[in-house]
Amino acid sequence: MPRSPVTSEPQYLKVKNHLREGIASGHWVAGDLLPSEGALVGLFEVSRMTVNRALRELVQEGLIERVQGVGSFVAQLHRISSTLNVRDVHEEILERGHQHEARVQALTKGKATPQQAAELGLKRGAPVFLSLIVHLENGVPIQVEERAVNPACAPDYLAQDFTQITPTHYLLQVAPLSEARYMIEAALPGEVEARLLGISRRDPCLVVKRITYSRGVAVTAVRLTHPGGRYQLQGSFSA
Amino acid sequence: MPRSPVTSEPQYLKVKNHLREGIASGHWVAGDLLPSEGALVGLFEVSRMTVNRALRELVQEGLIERVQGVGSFVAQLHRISSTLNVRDVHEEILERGHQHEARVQALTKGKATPQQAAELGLKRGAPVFLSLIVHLENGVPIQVEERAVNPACAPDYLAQDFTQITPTHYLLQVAPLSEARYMIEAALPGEVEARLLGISRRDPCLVVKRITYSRGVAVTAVRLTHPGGRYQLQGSFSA
DNA sequence: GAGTGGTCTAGACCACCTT
DNA sequence: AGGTGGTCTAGACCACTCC
Repeated sequence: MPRSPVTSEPQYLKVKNHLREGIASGHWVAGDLLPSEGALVGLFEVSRMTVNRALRELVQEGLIERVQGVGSFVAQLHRISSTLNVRDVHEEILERGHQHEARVQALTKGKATPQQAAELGLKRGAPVFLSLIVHLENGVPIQVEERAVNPACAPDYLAQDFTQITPTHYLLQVAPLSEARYMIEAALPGEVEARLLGISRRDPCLVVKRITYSRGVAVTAVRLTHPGGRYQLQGSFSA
Repeated sequence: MPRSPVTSEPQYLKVKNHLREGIASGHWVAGDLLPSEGALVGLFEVSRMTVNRALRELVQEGLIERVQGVGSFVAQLHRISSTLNVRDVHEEILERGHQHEARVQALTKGKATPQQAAELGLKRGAPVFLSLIVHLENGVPIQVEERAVNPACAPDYLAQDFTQITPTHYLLQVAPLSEARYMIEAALPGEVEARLLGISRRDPCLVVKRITYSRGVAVTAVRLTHPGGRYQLQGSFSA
């Protein structure tokens, strides 16, 4: 049988939306058994591959779970999981239509502290590149970036002009990102951070720590300190 | 032609991994044109649908971008985007193998403040249900949960025993989650939060604000205050 | 017109779970 | 054995972009 015209909504989306609406409306609730692929094939008069694609995508979106030999079920929605973007400050500020300025406070070679060594998988005291940069949005400091870089991954790090390109951007060019771990916490700023941000040491800060890897090797460990009053992480989730 | 045995790795994964490795190793860098579907069909001797699935999943994972009529390209990896789970405290604590206790400090009907009204899409002064609960992990307070609930969505909210079931859990049962917005910031605790957490008003806190929707209607707005030293959000990303 | 991706079919074999 | 999902094929038509 020839398929229906393509000008309209794709068939797999019709199947997806049918299930999505049924779940959003409470027609099926968490744990319920959904119609089988075969049943949906009959209902929508499409091929099994089409139904299968719809269901696979719903799994990917976390809305349903499937068990081979058993069936498809509405997923437990107890977690609100959402994509959080930890972006390059430069892009983020430009996107808000504001001016970005970076002040390089330090850019040197140093010896890895025990913590830096552990984070980067180096030996204690091994050489590391260190940078300390303040990022300003329309002239107001919003982020202190303290970074340790594995010299093996970016030998020319110290020769870059980080008023023109952010370390994040540069490192992504040099070492393709394969993995990242991050941690978000609230903390008081150290003396240095407070001075660079122009805030009191009693003002709370949002601190993001991040270690990024390329081809299984730790490239850089960074600590981003933001004044609590001037920076928020935001996100949304939609089923 | 019959396809090769299924016992081994699926064919679409072979294609995916081939491209993934090429990108991770720097063989292709951001912006590069990847082989066309047809070329990959020839290279792996599989059908086009199989290659297509591999490529679609790589798009979904943010590793590549595709343009109809033009080709497939390595995506710009400037953002580190990751799934951040904002979980039910109860589950989270149990998963760590610890004891969870909830102390209900208040559970009442009140009038919406202007902010609550705006968040829940109600009129100022409209009735709302309010709850104030402290969550403890092994006896140590780690979260103050201040919540406003739209009575239309959960008429029996005030009759629940929130020492036995968390509001998050209860509300998800009553009103299927369809959307959520959240915001994460660092702030100092108010007098109430500091007292309930047993910390000083000068100790920084990680504050998560979240509004959740069901079928397009705002169900609840919550403010979760965590002592900075005792709570972190964590995540990881992998290409 | 040639090449690309977007979607779809009508079958197929397999692995898995339940009975 | 019968139903379920997991994967795969060898075609097909379409929309889009580039030359």
